[in-house]
Amino acid sequence: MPTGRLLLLDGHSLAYRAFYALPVDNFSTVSGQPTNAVYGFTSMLINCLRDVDPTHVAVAFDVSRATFRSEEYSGYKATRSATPEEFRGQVDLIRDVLTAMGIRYLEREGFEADDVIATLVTQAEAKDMEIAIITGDRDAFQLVSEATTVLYPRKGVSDLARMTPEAVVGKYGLTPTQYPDFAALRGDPSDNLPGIPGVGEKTAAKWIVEYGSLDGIVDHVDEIRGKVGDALREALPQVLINRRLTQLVRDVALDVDVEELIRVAPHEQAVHDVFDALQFRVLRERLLSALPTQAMPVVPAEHVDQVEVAPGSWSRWLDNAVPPAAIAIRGHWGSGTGTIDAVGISCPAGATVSVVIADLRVDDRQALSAWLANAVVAKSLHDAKGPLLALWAMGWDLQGVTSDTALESYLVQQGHRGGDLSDLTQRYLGRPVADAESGQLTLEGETVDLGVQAVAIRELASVLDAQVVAQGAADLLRDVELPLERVLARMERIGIAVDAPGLQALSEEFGSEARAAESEAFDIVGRPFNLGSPKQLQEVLFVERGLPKTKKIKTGHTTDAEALASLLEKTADPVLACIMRWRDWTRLRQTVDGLIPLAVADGRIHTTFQQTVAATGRLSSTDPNLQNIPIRTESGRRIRACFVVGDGYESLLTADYSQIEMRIMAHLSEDAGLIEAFADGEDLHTTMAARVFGVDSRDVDAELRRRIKAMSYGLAYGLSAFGLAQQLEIDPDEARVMREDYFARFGGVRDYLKGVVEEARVRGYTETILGRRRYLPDLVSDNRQRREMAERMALNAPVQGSAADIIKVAMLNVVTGLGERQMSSRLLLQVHDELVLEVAPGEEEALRRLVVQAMSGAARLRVPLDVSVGVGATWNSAGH
DNA sequence: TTTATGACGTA
DNA sequence: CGTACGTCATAAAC
Repeated sequence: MPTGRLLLLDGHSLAYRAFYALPVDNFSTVSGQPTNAVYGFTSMLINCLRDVDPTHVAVAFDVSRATFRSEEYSGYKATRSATPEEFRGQVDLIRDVLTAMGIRYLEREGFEADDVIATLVTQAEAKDMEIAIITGDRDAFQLVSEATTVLYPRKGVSDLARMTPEAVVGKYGLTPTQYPDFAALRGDPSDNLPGIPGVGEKTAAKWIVEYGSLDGIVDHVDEIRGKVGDALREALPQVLINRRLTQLVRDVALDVDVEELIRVAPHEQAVHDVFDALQFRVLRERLLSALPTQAMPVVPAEHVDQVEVAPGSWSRWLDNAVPPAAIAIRGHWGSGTGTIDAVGISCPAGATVSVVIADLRVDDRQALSAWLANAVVAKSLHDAKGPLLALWAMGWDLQGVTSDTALESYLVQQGHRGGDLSDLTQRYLGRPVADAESGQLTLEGETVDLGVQAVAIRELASVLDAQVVAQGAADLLRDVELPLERVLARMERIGIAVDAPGLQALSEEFGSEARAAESEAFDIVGRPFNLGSPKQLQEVLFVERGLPKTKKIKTGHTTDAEALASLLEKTADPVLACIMRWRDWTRLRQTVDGLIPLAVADGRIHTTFQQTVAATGRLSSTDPNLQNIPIRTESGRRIRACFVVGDGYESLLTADYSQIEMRIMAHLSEDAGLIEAFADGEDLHTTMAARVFGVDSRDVDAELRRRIKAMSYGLAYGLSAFGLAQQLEIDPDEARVMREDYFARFGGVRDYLKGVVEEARVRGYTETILGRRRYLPDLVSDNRQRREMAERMALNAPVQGSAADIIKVAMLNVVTGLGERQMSSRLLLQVHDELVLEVAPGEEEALRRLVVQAMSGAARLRVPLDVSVGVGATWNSAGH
């Protein structure tokens, strides 16, 4: 009974076959990207998955022309013509397809795909697996055995010859092990290996049958008579070189074990995204209709054998635990405090334990605590920030987190929001977290199963690690997101001090203002009604008072601020002003009232930063959202003034990037004019207005500046001429002219914006400067509204996302700098382009320098990154 | 009790 | 018919 079926494909060889078998004219996207090789390869892959129904699958690629073979014999593959232009990009697209399908692909510098395959075959045979290899390279015939079959494309992409040992004997009269000897004698024109003049396949096979092997021939080389004998003796050195080159390497150092190539369910959304981008309609149908009918879930529910660790033995067990260890933690955390109740640990070898912390002996606790804090032990967790906070609250630490499955799934699929562990397990492993029986823990009368969770995390991490690497996001994960998680935890734990009595006073003041506005409104209308109900408001405004109808919405007519303002202008109805005032005051009071109860514990507010939510890569802030504290109005700033410096610190410092998005636009578009405008040092919008309208910057008035500013920022969001007209309250024609003037002056920006959408349409995603992707399948939607929406997202995502990348790096720079200088000042908040810090006594000057350097040095763009800094006792006074 | 919608604060 | 978020209140659906 075989222990599994492994399917291996030679990526390059099959892609080449497909490329020449399918006419490129029939296979390309509307934008002209050729897809014939991708199509043919994918088609073969789907057929093989269906026919072979493997438990494990992988694709091997060649890395480059330079291998140990070309080292040994400079002529190796030397006559092969240059890769055709149309083929080049398609290999990357194939990788995208594989990633979406959850299939791993492997490659190794210095070796060919066949060597990688030979290595995996060797591993798999040792584990009693059945193996099927799909390749267009006949050298693989040497791998054929009772366990291993080669499927060799005869012609086109659908007709595969099934090469078993019998089939090899039938075709060549030779055993698979004799094949390399045969190939050496015959030579291989496609690899530029010369054969022997006058010796073809027939003679070569005859000799091998006669003498058993090439060695046998060498031993009896003098016995071979005639012209061919002379030719053989003449060519023998070359034949021996051929023999060495034909031999596949069966022990390439790979960073995966064959066990890890387990087949997973295709990532459905990703398949849609990629196939949409490639415009593969039929194939998608074939994939989605054929595969789920297979025995899914294909990751078998692993039987979890939980180990019992005897009291006093934890230290030994943990020392022997093979990294990376997956850790599941149950506990609670929040508002600067927390604790953990139980831990599950699962290691690659399969050893899994789980334990209730309270049941541990003191020495075992210490062993566990030391192991968790040991940075050398690589660990995988799901959403480590929470556990980290809980551990810190207990005086423990957690170091060495090299995989966080929540962060990884966020990076791999920016498309949809990062799910919880059970979502991810279902999505990537095709099974629920807990469908295996295992030792369970009882905690507060409830059974929890951290062992199976740890197993799920371990398997998920293996799959997601590979996908992150495949997407080129490994650096982003390792150097930015993972270390940032720790920084965010620290910021959450510290919190920001508030003036609670001040907030209380504001609440009362804002409340009485709101009540005043409310009763005034009731007097005017002549009866009480709920001002907070858009429905009742519509009744009052449009029915009772007969005001003109505003813009239509689902539930009738809008009563938003803009509509009320325009109604006020048109009708001067006094109730409108009351409603607007009531809205403003209640809004402010709600904001304040939301903050008050959160500051009771320690006089500080501890937000939660979400690292896996925003589609562009930004952070977000919840419970409370400290990224939308008012700033525009005077009353709003009074709320800001209630965020204050804490005890033991000197002041708050805020530092923000000026016009970071426009700077990124300048960098990405490489528009010379825009870059120059930044280098100028003068006010950006004034400079740009002067350039667009061809006047001196002294003649740019406030209105002109406002228009250009709106234009510039609108561009970063995909603003239309219509929208611009509306925003600036000007004629659409005038807006169109302005847009044209703007683009005439900043042509690089226009070209960039056009290019970014086109590229996203072909590839299916946009990318930031650090390689963060956002998938936008709707770019090829038939629905115009959806498509245009996706286009605007595509315009904005690289700009907003790159800004997010940069400030994340800046935060890490700041924290590192503080540590290096042994400073006590600390980072408290991030508000997209602004950082808020608490200044320790005597550190203000040093901190200013550090923060400016850390932020402006966070990226090397074609324009400088300007940072402005303010210091004050409150967030408001520090803000300018 | 949960879900959708409208409105509105920030970058 | 400009992007990205989170929160609150109401009203409808359960």
